[in-house]
Amino acid sequence: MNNENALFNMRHTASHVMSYAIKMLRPDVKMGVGPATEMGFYQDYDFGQTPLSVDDFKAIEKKMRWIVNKDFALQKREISVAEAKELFAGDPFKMALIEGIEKKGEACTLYDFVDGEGNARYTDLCAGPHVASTGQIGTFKLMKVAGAYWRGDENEPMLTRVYGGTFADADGLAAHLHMLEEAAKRDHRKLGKELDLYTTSDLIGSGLPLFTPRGTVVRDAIQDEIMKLQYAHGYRRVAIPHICKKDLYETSGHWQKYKDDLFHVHGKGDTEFVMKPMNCPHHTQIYASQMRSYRDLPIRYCEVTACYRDEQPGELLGLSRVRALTQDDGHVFCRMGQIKDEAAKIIDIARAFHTKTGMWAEGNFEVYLSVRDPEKPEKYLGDSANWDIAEQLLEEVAAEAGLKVKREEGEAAFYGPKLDFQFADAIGRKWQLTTIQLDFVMPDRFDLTYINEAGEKERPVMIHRAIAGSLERFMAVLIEHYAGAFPAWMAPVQAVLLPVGQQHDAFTDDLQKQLMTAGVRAEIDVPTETLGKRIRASQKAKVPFSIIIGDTETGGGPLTVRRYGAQKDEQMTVEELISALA
RNA sequence: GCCACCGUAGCUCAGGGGUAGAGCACAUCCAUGGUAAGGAUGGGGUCGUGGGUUCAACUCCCACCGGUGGCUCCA
Repeated sequence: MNNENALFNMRHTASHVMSYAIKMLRPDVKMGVGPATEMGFYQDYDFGQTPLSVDDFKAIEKKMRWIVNKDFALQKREISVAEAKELFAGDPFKMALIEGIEKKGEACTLYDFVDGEGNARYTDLCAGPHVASTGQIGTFKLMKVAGAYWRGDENEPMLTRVYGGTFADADGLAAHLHMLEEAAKRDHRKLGKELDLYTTSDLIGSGLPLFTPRGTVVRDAIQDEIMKLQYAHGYRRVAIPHICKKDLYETSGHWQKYKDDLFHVHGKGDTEFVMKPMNCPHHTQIYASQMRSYRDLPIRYCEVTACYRDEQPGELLGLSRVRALTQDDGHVFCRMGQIKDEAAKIIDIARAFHTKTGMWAEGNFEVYLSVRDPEKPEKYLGDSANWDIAEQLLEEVAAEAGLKVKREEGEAAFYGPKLDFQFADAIGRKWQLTTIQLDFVMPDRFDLTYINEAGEKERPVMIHRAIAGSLERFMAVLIEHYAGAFPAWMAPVQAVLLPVGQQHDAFTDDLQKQLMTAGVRAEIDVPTETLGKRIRASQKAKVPFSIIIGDTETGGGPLTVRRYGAQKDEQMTVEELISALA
């Protein structure tokens, strides 16, 4: 048995130890399932009328330690389905599991916790495997309770899921708790407040973040970078209103499926409007406003614009899941033969952008090619031959860009294949940021055409693409990636000027003007507090450069500069400082 | 939406059936200071909202609003 299996068994056994402990404290509890997880284990329970809370953990852990110290042996035995049904008659979830075993025609296995005298103290239905005795489960800790549906189905009853962690020893537990603490320190919701990047208001509503001046600098820096790269690749900016008639989505085919997730708007008349949840249908209407020639293609539109989706409150999360999200959206209308070039351009933009933001250089991303499910070709709309070509082209273009791609069969949207880039944040959560999606359907729905070389109408292919995804979510990822200490080019404040005393104010004002003229975001922290306190404040605000101005500097010496997090100062001229910030 | 927990000053939090506290932040004054918290004084809260129980509710109960964690792992 290898280490991984041993660990798995240890965790699985721990879930049974917890169940025995909970059974002692709450004899009426009904049991759901309880597997091992990456960090430990969980077990689902039905506590009936008296719910369990984290306040009960102490008592449960105490019982668990008693069970561990008794070092009960785990003994496996096999019984018939009939015997099992009799034994677990009072527990509807166990009965459901036993019926499942019966259908598969297998025998039931039990595990007994056996004491020194050979008596079974606790018995549970379980396929195993387990460690030999309860003394071997290592260091454990109950972590949290959560709701979970029986069999993961929201139509089934809600059970209480108790999570625990198991570790080889106390050091392992301490390391895990430390990791959680570190992740919590980087949480963008905490840093967003501490660094004054965004806020929310009960009067405005949940999932509707407000960006402060500091946060807006970061947003604009991201947006400007994307726009600069896109412009160089032939994209042109468009602007559209944020509401439209529902007719647009009836034509696109989104209405039936998404109307409950939209914000509906009513004006004076009977016309029904909605807040736009996406931009592609709008962009098709710009394309459709003129007769297009094959010579005009590809046509590339882009914009950074807000979309509105009525997410369920429980789905909202800081900046990561919001109800008003700002997309860096873009659409390309092109011919089949141009797909490869266009996809290559988008990959170029994504590579340049994510290299600059530091996400790409870290190499912490994966690329997925979502293609049709070969078993169910009827699920997909559009010409099958075009699908074959497009899937092939995307695969080629990714390979030529040097990307390692994971092929995901059956993950394509019904309207076309796609290439997704997933980046991992500080605590390992994966976020899809860049996406390239081909669409054979929407051009059809909106009857988009161009005139080909022979003077005939032809249907363009549409490419939907985003580089950062949504600015909100991307900011959340960046805040956590940098733990709030942004690189200078996107830092809300790039330099804080700290005059030692009031006699240095005039020099400091001049320096600020000089820096601001050079495009540096420089602020002055006036000497109403001690220098030590002001340095502390600038470091806590994670400002890239703190510049100390005293007699030495006003007397003609170089600037004294402390970089964020540095222990020592550097000497640099104004010009050197400006170029360090460029 | 569902389950659990939480909601007290701008922020982080303590408290508890008899109408409230700390630290930070803020303001004023003193200190004019050279590298991660100088000192003193002061302002600031219908204890999320609405209802109920009670002589009395910020505290207990209910509903609502908001926040956090979870709702993929199959005996």
